[in-house]
Amino acid sequence: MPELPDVEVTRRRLERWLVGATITAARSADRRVLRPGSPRAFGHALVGRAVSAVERRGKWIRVRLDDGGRLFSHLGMTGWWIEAGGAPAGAAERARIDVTRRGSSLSVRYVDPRRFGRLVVAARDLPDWTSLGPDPLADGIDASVLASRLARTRRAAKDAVMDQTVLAGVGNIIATEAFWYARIDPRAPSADLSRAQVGRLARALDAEIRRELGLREGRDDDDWTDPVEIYGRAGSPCPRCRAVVRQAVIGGRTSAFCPRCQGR
DNA sequence: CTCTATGTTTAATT
DNA sequence: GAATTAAACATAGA
Repeated sequence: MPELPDVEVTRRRLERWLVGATITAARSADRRVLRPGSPRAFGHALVGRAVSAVERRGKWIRVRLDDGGRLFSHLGMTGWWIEAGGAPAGAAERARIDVTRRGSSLSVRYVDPRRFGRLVVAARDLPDWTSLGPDPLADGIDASVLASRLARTRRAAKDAVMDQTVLAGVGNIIATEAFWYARIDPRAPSADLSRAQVGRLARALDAEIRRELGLREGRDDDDWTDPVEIYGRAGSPCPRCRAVVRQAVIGGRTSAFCPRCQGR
């Protein structure tokens, strides 16, 4: 469930469920997801605490507690949060947080089949959080800032854009789509992008993030597969110029691009 | 059976 | 050092 729009929707749900509530139980037996951490430390840090805020930066969520402690949640590839009443645990449930607020109680569950996600309790911010680049929603995507960051490396431009310390929250779908909208070859060395290209890229990234977020707003399901133009469409015609969409592995990630209109 | 996957980290190689 | 590449993680689905 990963890219920024999904994480933002998840943040809003957690905020609705948790802020102002007091944690009555917190359990996880999953040492893979609690990394670093332990079942004992997880419960100890959370039980009895009230939740003061649920924040997001890039793909990370930070739950703030009334004693200054924090719970960090990264959804990895297949993580999501649900409110499950008192239902029994499903097969992929990795953690459970029960809360009470003004006499009513909720049971919030972290579900993650592949367990690439993480839950970390800490008294201070994690390096993973503090090292994140600008957040596209909170900070906006400043083309000048992005240009200066992209100018520092000759890695493929798409790889650089997906670097969470360059810009926080952009994943493979958003990056693939944005390079197509901006008509830029995702394999081009990052430092070779012109100022005009970075400007188009910044606008395309912003538009794609807001488009996907908009599709999820006004909906309250867990369907997060949105219509895309070329992601996963190698071999079919480019929706813009009808050339056959190609595929390449960039920074270890499968990427689709149009060889005709994503030139130079 | 094989191949792929919205993410990140780590080891190996150049 | 930097940069690139492959493998690894764990599971489900086509």
